[in-house]
Amino acid sequence: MILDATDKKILRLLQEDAHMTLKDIANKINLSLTPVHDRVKRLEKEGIIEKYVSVLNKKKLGINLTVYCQVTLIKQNYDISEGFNQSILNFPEVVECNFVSGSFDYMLKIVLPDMESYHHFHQKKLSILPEVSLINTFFVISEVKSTTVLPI
Amino acid sequence: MILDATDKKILRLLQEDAHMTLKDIANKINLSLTPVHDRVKRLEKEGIIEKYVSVLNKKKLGINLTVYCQVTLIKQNYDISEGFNQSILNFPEVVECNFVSGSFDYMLKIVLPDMESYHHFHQKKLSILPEVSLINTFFVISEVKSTTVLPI
DNA sequence: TAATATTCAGAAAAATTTACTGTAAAAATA
DNA sequence: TATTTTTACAGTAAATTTTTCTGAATATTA
Repeated sequence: MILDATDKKILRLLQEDAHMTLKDIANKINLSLTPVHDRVKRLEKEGIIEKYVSVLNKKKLGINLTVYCQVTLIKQNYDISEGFNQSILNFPEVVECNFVSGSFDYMLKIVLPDMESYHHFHQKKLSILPEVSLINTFFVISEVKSTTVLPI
Repeated sequence: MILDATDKKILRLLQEDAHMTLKDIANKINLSLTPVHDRVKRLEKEGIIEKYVSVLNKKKLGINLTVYCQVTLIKQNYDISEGFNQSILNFPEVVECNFVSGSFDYMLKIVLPDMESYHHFHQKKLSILPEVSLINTFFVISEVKSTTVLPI
C-alpha cells in the first residue's frame, strides 16, 4: 500500500489530535468529507492507523518517577527470553521493553509513583525473575521529549 | 483532584481505546450517558486526559529501525543543556529524550527507516551538535512491549 | 430539619459519522 | 483511438454520537 500526499496529511493531523472531526480535517486539507472519511477508513483497515488512545498526564496521576533499566539475562536462549518477555508483559509499570544489541540484553522503561515503589518493583518483581542476571538502572531527572508522533 | 473508582474505570477504558463511545463506556461500567460525559469532560478540563492521539504502525510506514542513544554532553550547565534540548525537540526521529542520572547525560529513543538513515542522523544531525561529546548506541533487535497505557 | 451540593437518569438538540448517489478525471483495455 | 473501467471526489440524507437541558435521588452542610 502506497501513501500519497493526502494520506500523509491526514496521518500527520490524526497523530497529533485524534479528536479532530472529519470536517476539521477536510477543511484543513481542502477536501470534502467523503474522501477524508474513505481514506481514514482505509488507513484503519490496512492497519496503518493501529488504534486511537488517550494520553494521560503522569504527574496528575501521581506517577512521578521514570527509570530506564538495562537488564541482562542469565542466558540468551529462546526459553529464557520468552519467559522473561511474558513476565514483562504482565508488569503494568513497564511501558517499554526492547531486546537490544550491546553489553546487556533488554532496555526497559518503567513508570512508578516514587522511589519506594521502584524499590519494591526492583526487589519483589524484577530481580526475582529466574531469567534475570543483572539490572542496571538510570533514573530520569527531567523529561525533554516524549511523543507518539512518528516522522512521516 | 481525587479520582474515584468510576473515574479510574473510565480512564482505563479510554487509555486502551479512545474511540469507544460514551454509550459503550456507560454500558461497560453500568452508568447512564450523563455521568460518563460529565466525568470525561472534567478529566479533560483538569488535564488528567492530556490528549487523544492515533497510534500508527511503524513497520507499515517503513520505520524499521529503533535505537537507544546514550548521550554525554561536553558540560552539564544550563546553557549547554538547553541548547541540546532545543535541537532534540526539532528532530522528528527522536521520539523520546530524557535527562538521566548515571554515567551519561541523556537517554534518547530514535525511530528511523533503516541503518542508512541512522548513519545519516548520527553523522549529520546528532554528533555535529556543539553540546554533544559522546554517543553510545543500542540497536533494538525486537520490540517486546510498547504502550501508552499508564498503570492506574 | 432545611438548605445546598453532588451524582445520576432521561430526553431533546446539535454535531458528527456513515451510507448513498452521482460526476469527472484518470487509467486500463480492446 | 475509442471504450470501458477504475479511482477520487462532491453533495446529500440517514444513523449515530455528543452535547445540552431538566429534574430526581442521595449525600453534605448549616
